[in-house]
Amino acid sequence: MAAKILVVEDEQAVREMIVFVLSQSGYESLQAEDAVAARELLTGSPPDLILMDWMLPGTSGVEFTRELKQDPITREIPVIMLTARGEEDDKVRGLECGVEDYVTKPFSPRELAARIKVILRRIAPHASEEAVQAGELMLDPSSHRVTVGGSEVTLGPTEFRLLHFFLTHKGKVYSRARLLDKVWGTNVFIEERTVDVHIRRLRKALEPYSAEGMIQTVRGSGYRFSEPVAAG
Amino acid sequence: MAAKILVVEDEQAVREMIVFVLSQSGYESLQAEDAVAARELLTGSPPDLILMDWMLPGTSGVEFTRELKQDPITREIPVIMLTARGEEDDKVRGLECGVEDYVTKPFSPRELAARIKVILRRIAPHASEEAVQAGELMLDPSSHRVTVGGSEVTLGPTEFRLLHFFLTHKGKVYSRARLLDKVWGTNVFIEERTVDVHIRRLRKALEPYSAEGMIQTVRGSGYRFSEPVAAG
DNA sequence: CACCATTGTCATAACGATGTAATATTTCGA
DNA sequence: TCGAAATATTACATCGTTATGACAATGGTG
Repeated sequence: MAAKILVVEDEQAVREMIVFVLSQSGYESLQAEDAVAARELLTGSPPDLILMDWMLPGTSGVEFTRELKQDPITREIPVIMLTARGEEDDKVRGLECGVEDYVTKPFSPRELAARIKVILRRIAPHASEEAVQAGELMLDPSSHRVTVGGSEVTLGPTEFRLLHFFLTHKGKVYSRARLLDKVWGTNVFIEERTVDVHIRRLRKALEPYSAEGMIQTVRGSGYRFSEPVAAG
Repeated sequence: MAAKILVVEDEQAVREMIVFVLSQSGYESLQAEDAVAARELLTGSPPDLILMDWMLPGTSGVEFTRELKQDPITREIPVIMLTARGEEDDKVRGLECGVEDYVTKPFSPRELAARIKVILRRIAPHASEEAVQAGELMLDPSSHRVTVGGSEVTLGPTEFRLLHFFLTHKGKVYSRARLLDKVWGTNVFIEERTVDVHIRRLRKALEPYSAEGMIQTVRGSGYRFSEPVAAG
C-alpha cells in the first residue's frame, strides 16, 4: 500500500539521504544512479513517482524525463525534478518537458515530503466502492453510511469495516484469526478475543433495529453473517 | 466549465511554461505569439481572460490592450499584463489602458494562478453558475451570497468555496486530502489539519442559524455534508 | 503607511475509538 | 447436574483523531 518512489540521483550520499527521508515518511524507494540504471528498474513494476536529479552523468534529467514522457508506459508517472540553486532559468525547460514539480537543493525533508504528498494525492484514485446490502441493512462506502430501513446507524471505523467485510462475504464462517487478517490487516498483533468485543459492539449498534441476528456465532469456528430468513 | 485563457507571448518557452502552469490549475488555454495571431483567435469564442506580455514584436502589449478595450466585443475581457522587472514606470501607462492586473516576471506559478483566480472571481465567472441549496441554506455563486432562511451569512472566500463544494457534492465523504484538492486546488502545499480549521470556521458561521449540523465529521475518513434528516 | 481581513499553522483541549483484562453467561459433554 | 471450554459483556486505560483558540504572515485597502 505504501507508495513506491524511484530516486534517480548520481551522488550516492544525496541519494541515500533522500531514501532515508522517504522511508521516514513511509515511502518505499528504488535507487538508480543514472538513466541507464533507471530504465532497467522501470522495466519491473513501475513506481508511483520519480524523483529526478537535474544533473545526471550521461543522459541528463531533462532528457530522460522527456524520454519517459514519450513512452506510453511511463508517461503517466509524475516526475519531481531536483535542481541546484541558480538553475532557475532552466525551470522553463523543465516544465516544458512535463515535470510535475520542482524542488531546489538544498531542500528540507519536510518540503520534499510535502511536495510528494501533494503529487501523490492528485494521482490517487477515488475509493468509490459500491453500496452493499442485506435485507433492510445497507452500507454505502462513498457516503460512509449505514442504514437499516432508512434509519441511520452509527458505527465506529472498525465496526464499519467489519460490517463491510461481512456484507461482502455473506454466508461464510470466518475464524477470529481470519477476521483479524481481513478487517484489521495483516501483521497486526491483536488478541483474538478482541474480535469478540467488536462483534459485540456491532451487534449492539444493530440491536435497536433488530438486525443483530444477522451476525451469528459459530461455536468453535468463528462468526458468520447471513441475511434473515423467513422463520419457520 | 474550465475557464479559457488566451496567452499572448512571443517567447515560445515562456508561453508553453505558462500554458503548462495554467493546465495545472485547471484552465484551458489558447496561444498567440503576437497581436496578429491573437486577433485571429479572438474572432472565435472569446476567452475568459487574457495574459498579455508587455513586450511584443509589432504591436506592443499596451497598444494591443488599448485596442481591445475599444472594441465592444473584447472590452469586457480582463487582461493581466506580464512585465519584466524594472519596467515599473510603465505600470502607470499600463493601468491607464485598462489592464486588470500586473504580474512581474519572473513569477511563481502559484502567484500567477492566484491572480488569475482573483480576477476571474471578480469579473466574470459566476454569472453562469447556478444557485445551490440544501434545506434552508442557499448559496448563490453569481451574487456571492449565502443565506439561511433569508438571513445572510458572512463567509470568507475559502469558506465560501468550501461550502459551495459541499453543496454540489452532498452526502459523500471527502478526506482532507481530497478537499484540499477540490477546494484549494492542485499544487497547493498545505497541511491537512488546515482543513479542520476551515471546517470550524464554516460551522461557526452557520451556528447562529443552527445549520452547522449539516457538516458532519466522519472520524477517520473526513467530512460529509448532508441535509438534516429525521433521526432514526 | 497603518489598518483590516484572510489564511495557514501550531499548541492544547476535548473527544472518540480501541485493545485488553476481568467477569458473567452459555454451551456441551460426561 | 456438574464442570470445563467457549463466548458474551462490561469496565477501563491508552492512544489517536478532531475541535478550538491564538498567532503570525500575507495581501489588499484606504
